[in-house]
Amino acid sequence: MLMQAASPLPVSNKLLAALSRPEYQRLLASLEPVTLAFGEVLYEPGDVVRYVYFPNDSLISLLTLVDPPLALEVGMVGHEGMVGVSLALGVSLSPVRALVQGAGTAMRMKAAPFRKALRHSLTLQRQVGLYAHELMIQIAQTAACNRFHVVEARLARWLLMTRDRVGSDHFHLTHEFIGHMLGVRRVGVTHAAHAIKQRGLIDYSRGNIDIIDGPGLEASACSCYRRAKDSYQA
Amino acid sequence: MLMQAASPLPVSNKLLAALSRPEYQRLLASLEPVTLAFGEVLYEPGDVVRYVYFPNDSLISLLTLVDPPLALEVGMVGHEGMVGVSLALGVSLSPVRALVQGAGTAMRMKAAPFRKALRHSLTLQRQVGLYAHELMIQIAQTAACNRFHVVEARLARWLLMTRDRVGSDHFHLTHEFIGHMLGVRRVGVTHAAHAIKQRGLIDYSRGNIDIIDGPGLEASACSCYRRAKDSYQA
DNA sequence: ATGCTTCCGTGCGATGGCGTACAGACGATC
DNA sequence: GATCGTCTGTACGCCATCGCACGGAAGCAT
Repeated sequence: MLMQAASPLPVSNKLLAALSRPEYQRLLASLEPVTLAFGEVLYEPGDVVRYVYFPNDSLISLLTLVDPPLALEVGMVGHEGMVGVSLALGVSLSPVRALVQGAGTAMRMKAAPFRKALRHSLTLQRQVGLYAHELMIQIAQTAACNRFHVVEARLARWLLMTRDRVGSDHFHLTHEFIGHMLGVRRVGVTHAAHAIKQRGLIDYSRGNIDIIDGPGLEASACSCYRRAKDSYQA
Repeated sequence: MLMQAASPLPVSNKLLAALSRPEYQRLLASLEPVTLAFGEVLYEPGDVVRYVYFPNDSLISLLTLVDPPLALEVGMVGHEGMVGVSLALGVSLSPVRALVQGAGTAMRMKAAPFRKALRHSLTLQRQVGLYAHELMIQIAQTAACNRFHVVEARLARWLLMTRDRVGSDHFHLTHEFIGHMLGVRRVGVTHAAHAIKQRGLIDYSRGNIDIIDGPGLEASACSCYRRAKDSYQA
């Protein structure tokens, strides 16, 4: 497992990884590695989608805005997906806010070459289509989850989804931030988190979150997590 | 505005209507008119999508199932769209239950010819892509709406959306049914509906619903309605 | 007319989450 | 090592919705 010469940037994005060698080579010319900082907004609703992003180890939240200050996370994109699917569906304006929730790297590509690439690579077309479908399911699932499940279960689910995408049991996020994602008050998160902490499933302090007992946390999460995970891994 | 000889079935589906004459002619061979009865289930989650449907005056609800008895409407499809977008994205299994909420007619097409048609008609490809995007927004909006708005506002929104799709101020739906769509108890619907009725915005009895004061109802609905409508009409 | 079924109205206690407000606790900074 | 800003804990009253349960009313059928 020793990498002799580390590649300049490890491209672990699954959509890109699914491409054949020559297809990938052709794309490479228009792909540009970028590092994304926490809190960065890739686009706001209504913005022209100038770039699409293929996250490697970064994590991006997709938020719908409601009565504008209010927002709700409807999707989470890690290395299994991409940001900017709208483009592939023929729309050049973003319907959501795309917010960097986990700092890291991604490959990005301007809109025009992306569209062109789509026309020329059936594999890419197929992958993006599948991912768009995936995302749709995720959004629908979120809708139902928000309607039926209590904060504690939703929080557990959310933490697990985050873990799966950043690939680590440790990450930095405050209750305040999580509250915005889940569409609940900070205090609501504090309560739920506290309860989960008591049971020894997680630990945290000043934004540093550790998942101690993954399986236990899964048990606390709503069924939505397993459903989402199954398709996530497929 | 006198139709001399009524066409055998008025095809008012917008996706089909957007096709050029020759494109439409080519499709016609595989298109089959069907009438859909209230309560009919076109598919359950996990079912193979055998047909896609292009509603004319029928209305179909898309539901996500949660802890299986529980369901929640995430999308509503009328003559502005189609049922079975998944196919266009390369997935042959339905992620949702598709339930006929308003009886009427639709054109349907088997999966295989639909896929073939997609490959051959850029216009169809484009239209379906746009609609998939539309649907995604609708689902996201629903998610946020369910999270932030009270039943009364959601009910108002839902009635208006139904009206827009059936193209009439009158339709037949019980509180019980609406409750299932909105993910609330029947009693919750009764309360909200009663309040709206008191204000003279709607009337109803034994499932027969009339919208009396459309604009007034819009004022009672959450902002989600206007947002959805704007894109619906585009 | 009588009865049955479907649909709607109402009541009541329980509860999860909201808004707000304030206090403690940990880290960084100087 | 005192200060300040950020993050987390706790408290209190309020309200929307829940679950359950039962009464009434409108239509359908015999």
